[in-house]
Amino acid sequence: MSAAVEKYVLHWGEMGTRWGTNRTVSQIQAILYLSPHPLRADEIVDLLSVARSNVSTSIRELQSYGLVQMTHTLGDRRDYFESPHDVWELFRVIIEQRKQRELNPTLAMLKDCAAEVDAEDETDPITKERIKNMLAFFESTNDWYEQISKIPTGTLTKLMALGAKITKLIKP
Amino acid sequence: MSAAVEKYVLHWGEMGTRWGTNRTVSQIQAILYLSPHPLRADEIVDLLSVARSNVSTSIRELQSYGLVQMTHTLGDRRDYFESPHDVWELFRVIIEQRKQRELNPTLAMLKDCAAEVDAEDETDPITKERIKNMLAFFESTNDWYEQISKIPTGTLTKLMALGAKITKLIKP
DNA sequence: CTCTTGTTTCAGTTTAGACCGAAACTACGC
DNA sequence: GCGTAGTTTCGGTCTAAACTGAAACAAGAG
Repeated sequence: MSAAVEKYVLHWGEMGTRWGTNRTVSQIQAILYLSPHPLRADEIVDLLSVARSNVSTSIRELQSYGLVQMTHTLGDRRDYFESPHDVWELFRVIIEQRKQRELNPTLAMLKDCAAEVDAEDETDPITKERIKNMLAFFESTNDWYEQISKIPTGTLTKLMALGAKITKLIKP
Repeated sequence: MSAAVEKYVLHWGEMGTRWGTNRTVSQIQAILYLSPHPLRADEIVDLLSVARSNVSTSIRELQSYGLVQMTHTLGDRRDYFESPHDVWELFRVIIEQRKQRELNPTLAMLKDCAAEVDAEDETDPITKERIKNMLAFFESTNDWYEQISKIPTGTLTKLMALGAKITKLIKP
C-alpha cells in the first residue's frame, strides 16, 4: 500500500464512524474502491491488519448495502470482492443509508408526538406548534428526497453544475 | 415535561450522536426549541438530570453554533436561554456543522492524496484515477453547497416544493 | 476422507467519549 | 465582605461499540 492509499484508507475509516458505519467497514470499502483489481478477504486481512471474522462480517454488511460485489475467476474457487467505482453510485448508497438511520426514525417519532399532543391537554400550545412545525419540515424533506433519489445521475450532475443559477428559473 | 416532550427530547438526544454532537447538547437544543419560554441553566439541569458543568459547556457549544441565544429580563440578572424556532435556521446550522466535520476534512485529505500520487510512481495508475475521481466529486459537492447555502429560505422552500419537476426545466 | 475456503458465534478485551462532581476561579450587587 | 450566578478544569467512572481470536460449523474439490 502506498503512503497516499494508506492515508486515504485511514481517513475513510475515521469518517465512516461519522457516517453511520464502523471503521473496518469503511476501510474495506475504501481499499476495494481504490484497488485496481478485486481482492480476497485474506488480502484485506493483511492490508488492514484486522481479524478474519471482522472482514467477513464487514463484507457482509457492505454487500447488503450493494457496496460490494463478489466475483470469481475460472479455476479459482476463492471469493474476490470489488466495490462500484462510480462515485455517484457510492454517494447514493450512503445517502440512502443515512436517510434510513437518521430521517426515517425521526419522522416516525415526530408523527407519534404530533398524534400524542393532539389527544392531550398537558402540553403547552406553543410546544405543540413547534412539534408540528418540525414534523412538517421533516415530511417535506422526506418527500423531496423521495423525488430526487429517482432522478438519473446524468440529470443530477447537470442540476448540481447549475448550482445557484437554478433560482433564476424559479424566481420570476 | 409531558410524555410527548420527553419522547422528543430523548429521541433528539439519540439522533444527536449521529449528527456529530453528544447527547446532552442535542437534548438541550431540543428542550430549548420546544419550551414556550426561555430557560435557565439550572432548570435544564432539573429537566434533563445532567450535571451543571455539563449544561454549561453544552450551552457554550450551542452558542458557538448560533443555536442558543441568551436573554435577560429586568431585575433578574440570571441568564435565560432560548433556541431559534425557525426550523430552516436550525437546519442550516446543522448542515454547516456537518460540512465542516465531514466534507472539509475529506476534501483536504483528497487534495493531499491527489498531489502526493502525482509526484510519485508507486501507486497504480488506476488507483490514482480513482482518487482523482473522488476528489472531483467532493469538489463539485463543495461548490454546490457554497452556492446553495447562500440562497434565502423562501426560495429554497419553493425549490424543494418543486422537487423532481425541476428536471423539466433543465432537460430540454 | 481430507484439505481448502469461508461463515458464524461468542466470551473477553480495548478504546473513545460522555458525563459526573468537586474545586478553584471570575464577576456582579448589595 | 458575603451571597449569588456562572464558568472552567480535571481526575475518575461508566458505557457502548468495535474488535479480537478461538471454536464450531458448512460445503465443495480432489
